[in-house]
This record gives sequence, C-alpha cells and structure tokens, in this order.
Amino acid sequence: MSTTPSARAPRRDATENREAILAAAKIVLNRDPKAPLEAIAAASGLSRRSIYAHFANRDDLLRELVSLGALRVASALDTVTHPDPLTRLALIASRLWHEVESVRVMAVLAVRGPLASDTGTALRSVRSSVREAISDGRADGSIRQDVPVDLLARLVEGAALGVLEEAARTPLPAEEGHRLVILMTLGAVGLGWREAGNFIDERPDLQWKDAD
Amino acid sequence: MSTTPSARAPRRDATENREAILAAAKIVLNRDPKAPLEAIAAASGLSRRSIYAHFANRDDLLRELVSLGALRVASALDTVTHPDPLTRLALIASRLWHEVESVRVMAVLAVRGPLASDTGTALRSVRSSVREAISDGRADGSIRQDVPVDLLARLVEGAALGVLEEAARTPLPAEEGHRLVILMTLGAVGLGWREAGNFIDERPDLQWKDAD
DNA sequence: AATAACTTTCACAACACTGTGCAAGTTATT
DNA sequence: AATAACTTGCACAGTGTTGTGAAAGTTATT
Repeated sequence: MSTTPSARAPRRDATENREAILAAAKIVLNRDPKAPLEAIAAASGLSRRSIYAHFANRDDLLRELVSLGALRVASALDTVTHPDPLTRLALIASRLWHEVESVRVMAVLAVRGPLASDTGTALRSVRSSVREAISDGRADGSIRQDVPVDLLARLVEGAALGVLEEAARTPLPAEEGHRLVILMTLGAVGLGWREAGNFIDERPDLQWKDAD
Repeated sequence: MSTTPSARAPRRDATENREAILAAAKIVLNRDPKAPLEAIAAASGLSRRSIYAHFANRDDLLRELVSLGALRVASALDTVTHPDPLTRLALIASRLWHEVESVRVMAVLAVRGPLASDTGTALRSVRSSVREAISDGRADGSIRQDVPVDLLARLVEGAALGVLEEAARTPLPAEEGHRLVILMTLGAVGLGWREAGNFIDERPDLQWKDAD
C-alpha cells in the first residue's frame, strides 16, 4: 500500500519510446506530411501497432507534435523584448527562423494546415506581440500606416512564412534564410531595401549566430 | 462514306456537359479542394459516372481545370508591356489579382500543390517576364540589389501569393486586394511604403477598375 | 423514325490507410 | 524470479474514395 492506486510506475523505456515516436514523426512528416503511420513507426524502430499504445490516433500524435513545437517557438519568442518596435519585429523574425528552420515543412503546415487552430492557440502570445509591435511602430512613424494593423500583422506573418516556404522547397542555407526573413519582414512593414539592410547591419543582435 | 471514319459528329450537349463539369469543379473545388467527384457531379447536374465519360480520372479533370486557368492567366498577363520595370511588375500583379481573385483557393493550390509543375509550365512566360522585369529594375537601380534575381523572383511571387492566401482565408474585398497585391509586390522588390503608395497613386493604369 | 451518342443507375473490385482485438513475446522493475 | 508494463504480429473490420462494367434509359442529329 503505497501512495498511488497503480501497483507499479510506468516503465522508463515507455516514455523513451514515446519520445522516439515524436522524434521520428518530426523527421518523417517534415519530409512528407501525410506519410502513413507505418513510416513513422519504422523510423522510430517500433511497430505501427505500438504507436497506438502511446497516442489514441494519428490526429492525436500530430496535434501533440505540433503543439509541442509551437510551445517551444512561443517560449523562445516570448523573451523578446526591445523598446524599439522595428527591432522587436526583426528579433522575432530572426528567432522564429532560428527555431523553425530545421522543420520548415512541418512549420508551414502547422500554421497553414488543418492544425492551424491548435497552433494558433499556442502562438497567441507571439501573434499579439507582433500586433503590438506593429501598432507601436505605427504610432512612432517607423511602420507603414496605409494598411490596417490586423491585416498588416497577418501579412507580416505571411511574409515570414513566404521565406519559410521558399526554404521548404529549395535548400536555402540557414544563414541566408536568417537575413532574408528579417529583410522581408521589414519590407512588409514598409521599409525600403537599403533602409532594411542598414537596419540589420547596424544592430549586432540581428547578426547571424551559428547554432549552439 | 463521308469525310471522317466516325459515322456521326459528337453531340452538342456533350461538350456543354463537359464545360458544366469544369465550371462546377471550379466552384466546388474552390470551396474544398479535395471534394469528392460526387460533389462536383452533383453541382454540375450530372452523375458521378458521367464524369468518367469526359475525363479519364480525377487527376485529369484537375489538370485540365488548372491548366485552362493558368492559360487564361498567362494570356492575360502576356499582354503586359511597359518600358518601366516597376510599372511592369505592378501591372502584372494587378492583372494577376484581377484574373484569379474569384478562384483564390484554387489559385493558391494550383501554384503550391501537386499540380504546381503543370501550372508552372503554363506560367513559364509569366515567370520569365517577372524575372526579366526584376533584372531590368536591378540594372536601372529601381529594384533592390541585395537579393539574387532568381530568389527575388520567387519571393515576389510569394509576396503576391501571400496576399492571395490572406484573401482565400478572409473575404478581402476585391478592390482592397488589388491595391494590396501591388503594394506588397513593390515592397518585396525593395520600395518603402510611401514610395510604393505614391507610385500607385501617380499611375492611372494601376487604379482599380471594376469588373467588365 | 432510326440511330448513334450520351447519361444513368447499380453493382462491384481495388486501394490505402486507420483503428482494434488478442495471443504470444520481451523487458524493466521490484 | 515474479510480475506488471510494454511490444509485436497478425488478422480483420471499417471508411471513403476512385475507377469500371454492363444494361437500360434518354436525347440530339440525320
């Protein structure tokens, strides 16, 4: 008679396997988002049947995967704080790229596809800080005023996603993508290309840093 | 013993039906791109079985639909000629919007989805004239020089598509979309927002004109 | 009015995949 | 070594769709 009603604790390898499945799914689905469970199972070293021991169904696995990713992204972006709205936006773009470039296909899918609403929930804070940066920038004149804030926020997101999509199709080097996503974000909010380029060059925080 | 080996000519209603199917597909698939043939059949007033009298299979229908659309777009855009590269780009964006805004979902799908290569073939001339405009604009200094021409061409396409995608999700008014797609295109090639806005305002060809 | 062209209806095979049941195996934990 | 936790393999039902076949009906064309 110990603490819990269950006679024994869950085995350690079980949780390891669970993560193996998620890891495999991340890789496999990033290559082909509608790969059958069989493929994921194979990549994880387990049988298809075993997946059902960890996830109720395919959708469950997908949702878990995406929302874990979204949470990771959100927590990485939530620490971005900077008085200048443009810099804030640029930093968000930059970190976003950093977080997501290794799972480009899935990332696009997570935001566009049918899981978009789950992703949306997890990224609510990010979206609202983009919106806020835009509306701040509008106020201080650093951001375009010819497009409504909300619409612009979505277009900015679209611009960043555009780079991501391009990067999902062709193997754009990570460093190039980094600069590009910032350039396009700044472009979307209204900066000219020289302005945007200088903006980046003048700010050390916006330079490319290789992975840890 | 007349001219052709076939004893009689194809019936007129047959070709009408064929077009009814295409028309129905256009509407139905634009609402749900993976709607079953049954749905298209219903919308066209025919039976599912009859579709197979006109198209070998689903893919065939899809391809026909998309490539007809692409041809229409291509022929509408091929008439765009203007000495100034920026204006040329803006005109392309503007006409593009005009041609596809009523089939936003399908348009996005045609360019992104698995039919992309067919679409690509039909739109080759468009793509190359975008590329040319960009490279001309680079030469005369009106377009950004910090991004390689080919990459920029794809990003410009992405920018336009971004507006289209936004427009596919939310019911963006046609007129607003018109201006937006030009603004974003010009933004992508490096113009600042005021520059882009003025650019449009100064040119009568770039103003919104309601449907015929 | 005759005839070929076209459509319909119903039935059915095929496919690719999901999700479940169960018996037999393997492995971590105690 | 005992036991619960986990995995496996196989079989199978279910689903939603595509594509075909064939007989019977309808309609444009001559």
